[in-house]
Amino acid sequence: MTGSVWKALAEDNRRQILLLLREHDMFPSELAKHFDTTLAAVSTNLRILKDADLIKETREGQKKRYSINPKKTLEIKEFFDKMWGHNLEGLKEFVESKE
Amino acid sequence: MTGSVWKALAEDNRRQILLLLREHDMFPSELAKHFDTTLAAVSTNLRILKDADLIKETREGQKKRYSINPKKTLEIKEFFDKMWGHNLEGLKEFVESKE
DNA sequence: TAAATATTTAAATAGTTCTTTAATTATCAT
DNA sequence: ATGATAATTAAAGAACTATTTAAATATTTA
Repeated sequence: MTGSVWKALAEDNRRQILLLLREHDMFPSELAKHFDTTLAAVSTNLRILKDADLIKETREGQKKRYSINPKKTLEIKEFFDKMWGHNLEGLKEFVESKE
Repeated sequence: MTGSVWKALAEDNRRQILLLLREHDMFPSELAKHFDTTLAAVSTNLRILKDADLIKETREGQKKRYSINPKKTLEIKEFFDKMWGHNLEGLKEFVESKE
């Protein structure tokens, strides 16, 4: 059931969906306006993101509201840490530039 | 020429190669021992990682030494920041625990 | 219950990716 | 140059992905 986070992130439109949902929750029909594809294609991508636990859905009347799932970032974060977490100079710099 | 970093990271064996190379540089034949595939398959994955600028190669006699490219992490880092960079608490904590 | 709206799922297809074996290129040592 | 070693590339096929149109499901409203 739980799909690969990495495969989910590997596609441009899906990463774009995530960035859009980070701005604010949206319905599929609303999201579809931002893309040059069909609603059906967006719906499929939403399913893939949901299977990877990157987003959540909640029914709201006849609509379905999609939102970022703030939890399940773990797998990608873990790889990121293992891979590049050591390079503390740059990371520390980045963190501090935000403070 | 430059392939997608995300597609490159989307495959298990390739992420494994990156983690192995992070330990220390390796030759293709050496890497292949860690996998249940052919040398040709490893070689293809190395090309994909190189096209994504995630690794570097340097010839060393008849062999080719592969190593992590510490630079080009930018694209994935940028997305990571945009998407989850807000959660600075955890990131900062991690950085400081290493100091 | 029937019509309207919102979204998902199915079927089909085109395109991409991964893996394998076999052939090829490159370097080194004699 | 020849033979040996190291690695890449080519060709072929299987497996997977993404997109589309059309049909199906779920919910609301009349």
